[in-house]
Amino acid sequence: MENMNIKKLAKELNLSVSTVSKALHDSYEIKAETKEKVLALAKQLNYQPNPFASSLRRNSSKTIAVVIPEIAHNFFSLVINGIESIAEELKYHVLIYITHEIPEKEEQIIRHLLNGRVDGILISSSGTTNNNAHYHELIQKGIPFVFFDRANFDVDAPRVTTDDYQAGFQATEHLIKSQCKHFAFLSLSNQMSAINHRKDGFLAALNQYQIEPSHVHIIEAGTDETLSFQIIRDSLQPLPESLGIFSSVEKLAIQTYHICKEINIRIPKQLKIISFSNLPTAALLNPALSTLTQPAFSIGKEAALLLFQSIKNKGKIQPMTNLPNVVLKSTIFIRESTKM
Amino acid sequence: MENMNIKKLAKELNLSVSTVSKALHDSYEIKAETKEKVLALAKQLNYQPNPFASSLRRNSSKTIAVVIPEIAHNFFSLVINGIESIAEELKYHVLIYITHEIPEKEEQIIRHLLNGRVDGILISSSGTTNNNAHYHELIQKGIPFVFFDRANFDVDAPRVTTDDYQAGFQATEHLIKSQCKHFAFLSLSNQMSAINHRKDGFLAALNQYQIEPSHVHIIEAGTDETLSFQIIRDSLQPLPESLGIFSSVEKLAIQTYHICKEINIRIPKQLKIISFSNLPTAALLNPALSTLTQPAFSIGKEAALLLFQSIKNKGKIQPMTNLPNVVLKSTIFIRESTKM
DNA sequence: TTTAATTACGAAATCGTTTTCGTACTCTTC
DNA sequence: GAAGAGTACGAAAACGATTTCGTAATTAAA
Repeated sequence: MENMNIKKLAKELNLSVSTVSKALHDSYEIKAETKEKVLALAKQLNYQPNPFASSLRRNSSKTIAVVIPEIAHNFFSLVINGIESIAEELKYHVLIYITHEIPEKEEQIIRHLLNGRVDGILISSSGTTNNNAHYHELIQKGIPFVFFDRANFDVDAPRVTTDDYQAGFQATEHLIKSQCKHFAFLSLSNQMSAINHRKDGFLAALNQYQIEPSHVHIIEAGTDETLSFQIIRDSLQPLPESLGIFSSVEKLAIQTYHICKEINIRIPKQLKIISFSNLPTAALLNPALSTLTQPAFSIGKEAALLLFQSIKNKGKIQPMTNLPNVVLKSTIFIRESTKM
Repeated sequence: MENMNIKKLAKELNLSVSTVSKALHDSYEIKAETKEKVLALAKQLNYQPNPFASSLRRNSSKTIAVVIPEIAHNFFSLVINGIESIAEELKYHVLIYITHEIPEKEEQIIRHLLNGRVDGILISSSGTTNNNAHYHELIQKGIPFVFFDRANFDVDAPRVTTDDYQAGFQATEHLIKSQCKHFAFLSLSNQMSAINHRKDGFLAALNQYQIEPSHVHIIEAGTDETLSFQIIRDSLQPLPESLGIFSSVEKLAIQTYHICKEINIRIPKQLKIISFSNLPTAALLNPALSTLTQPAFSIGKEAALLLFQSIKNKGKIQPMTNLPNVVLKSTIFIRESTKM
C-alpha cells in the first residue's frame, strides 16, 4: 500500500497497464465507460504518476530553471513573480539557481543543466560579455533559453530587456535640467549589458548637452557589498560641486543614501540622485528617491512566454534571424532627491 | 551523437554498462585503472547522467521544494538565500512554489508534491490552523517537511520560528514607555501562528502595564492590497490620541506610512509605529522606521539543515516526541518612528 | 456471405540508470 | 594442490511510466 502505481491500479481494475495509461491520458482508443472506471479508481486510491518515470520516457520534465544573480532584490523577486504566474498556469515547475554575481558559478549551473533536467532556462546573466561557451553548449544541446534584463548580445537567444539607453538618457537629461554641474554614473561592472546601455544613454545625454568631460565620473563599485561602500564613499570626498548621480542599480543608490547620512551630505541640496529601482519604499525615503522603475513583473511574464514558445517550437526549424527581442519601457518617477 | 548515455559510453570503452556505472560511482569493485579510463572518457565526451533515470531507480530526486506565501517580500527572499546556501552546498535543487496567501493553493501544491517529485519540503504556511489534512498526507507518505516562520503547531513537524511572543512584548513595552496612550496591532489574519504569537505578546504587555482595554485596537487588514489600505486608513480616522502601532508585518507598516503621508499624519508626533521588517531601507525612511528584524537568512539556513537531517534519517525510527523546534531571536532597532 | 474497416484492448519494448547476482580468475593457505 | 577468499567484471532485473505494434471482436460495406 506504500505507493500507488499504475501496475497496481491496473491489477485492481483487471485491465492492462497500457490500457490504464491510455485511459488516464484520455486516448481515443479507450471507450468512455472504461475511462470513467479508471479515473474513478485513480482518484479514490489517490494515484499520482511518478514524475521521473514519466519524464524519462517522454523526455520532458515540465520544469524550467531561473538563473539569477541574486534573489534578495526587489527587481528579481518581482520578475520571479511574473515567471511564476505563467509557469503556474501551464503547470510547469520552477527551479531557482542563484549565481551571486559570480560568472564561474553561472557557467557551472548552466553546464549542470545540460543533462536535461529542465525543458528551458530563463537567464539574467552574471557573465562577462566575453564568455559565451556555456550558452553555445545549450544551443547545441537544443535546450531553449531566454535572457531577461541582462542579456548577452553576442548569443543568439530571445531576450526581454528594457529601454535602458533611453531611460539612461532621460534620467541624465533630468539631472542636467536640475542644474547639476558634475555627473556620476554608479555601475556594478562594465561587463553587464543592461548597465552598459544605461551608461551609453548617460554619456549620450551629457554629450548632447556639451558637458565638459572632466565633469563626468564613472564609478565602478563592483558587486562586493563592503568594497562598493568604500568606493562610493571615497568618490564623494571631496564632494564635487552640484553633483548629480545616476545609479544604475538600486543597491548602490541605497548605499549612497547611507553614506550621505553618515558623512552629512544633504540630498538634494548638495547631491542629487536618481536610480533604477523597484523599491516599494522609494517615495517614503528621506528624501523620496527619484527612480526609473522597470516593469519587473511584466519582464518575467514576457520572458516566460517567450521561453514556453521556444519549448513548444523545439524541433521545428527556427528562423535564427529575427530573434524575439522584446523591449519594455521603464517609468521615470521624479521625486525630491532630484529637486532643484 | 545527439545525447551521450551510459550505454554508448560503455560500448566505446568495451566495458559493460554496469561496470561503467560502478566506476562512475567509485565502487570498490572496480580497479583504479579502469575507473580512470572511464572517468577520462566520460569527461571527454561530456557525459552527464540522466537525472530522471537516476531518480527513478534510486527513488530520490536530490530536490527540495520551498512553499511560501509570496516572494516579493524581503523576508522570504532572504530566507530563500539561506536555504539556497545549504542546498547549493549539498548539491540539491530548489523548486519554488508561491501560494499567494491562498490556503487552497497551498493544499493543492502540497498534494501535488505527494508524488515524490521532491525529497523534502520547506513550508511557511498560508493555511488556516484548522486545516491540516494535507500535512498529514505528507507524513503518511513519509515525505519530510519543516515549517519556518509560520508553522502549524497542531502538526508534528520540525519548525524554525522566531521569538515572536517576546518580540511582541518588547515592541509593545517600548511603545508604552514612549508615552503612547492608545495601541493598535496590525495583523493580516487571526489564523497565522507567528502573527498570533506577536499579538499575544502585544496583549500581555498591555495587560501587564494595565492599559485600559478600550484603548487597545486589533486591526485585521487582510491580505488583499487595496482592501487593507482602506481598512487601515479608516481605522486612523479619527486618529486616537497618542496612538502607538505595532505592525506584525512589513507590508502593513509601509501602507501605514503611505496613508500617513496622504492624510497628513505626522510620525512620530501624532502616531508612533514599530514593525516587524527586513527592509534594507528602514533607517532611510522618513522618518526612520523602528523595526523588529528577524534573522531571515539564518532561518532559511536552519530550516534547510533540519530538513536535510530529516531526509537523511528517513526510514529510521524517529522519536516523535521532542521534535526539533528551533527558535531564533529577532533584533529590535529603535529609530525615529517611535521617538517621544 | 465475405471482406474490409473499426473498436477496444493487451504484450512487450523502451527511456537510462542502479543494483543484485553470478562467475571467471587470481591469490593465499595448509 | 585443493579449498577458500578476494578481485574485477558482466548479465539481467529492476524503477514506473509511455508507446508501438499486434490482434480479437465487432461492425460496415460489397
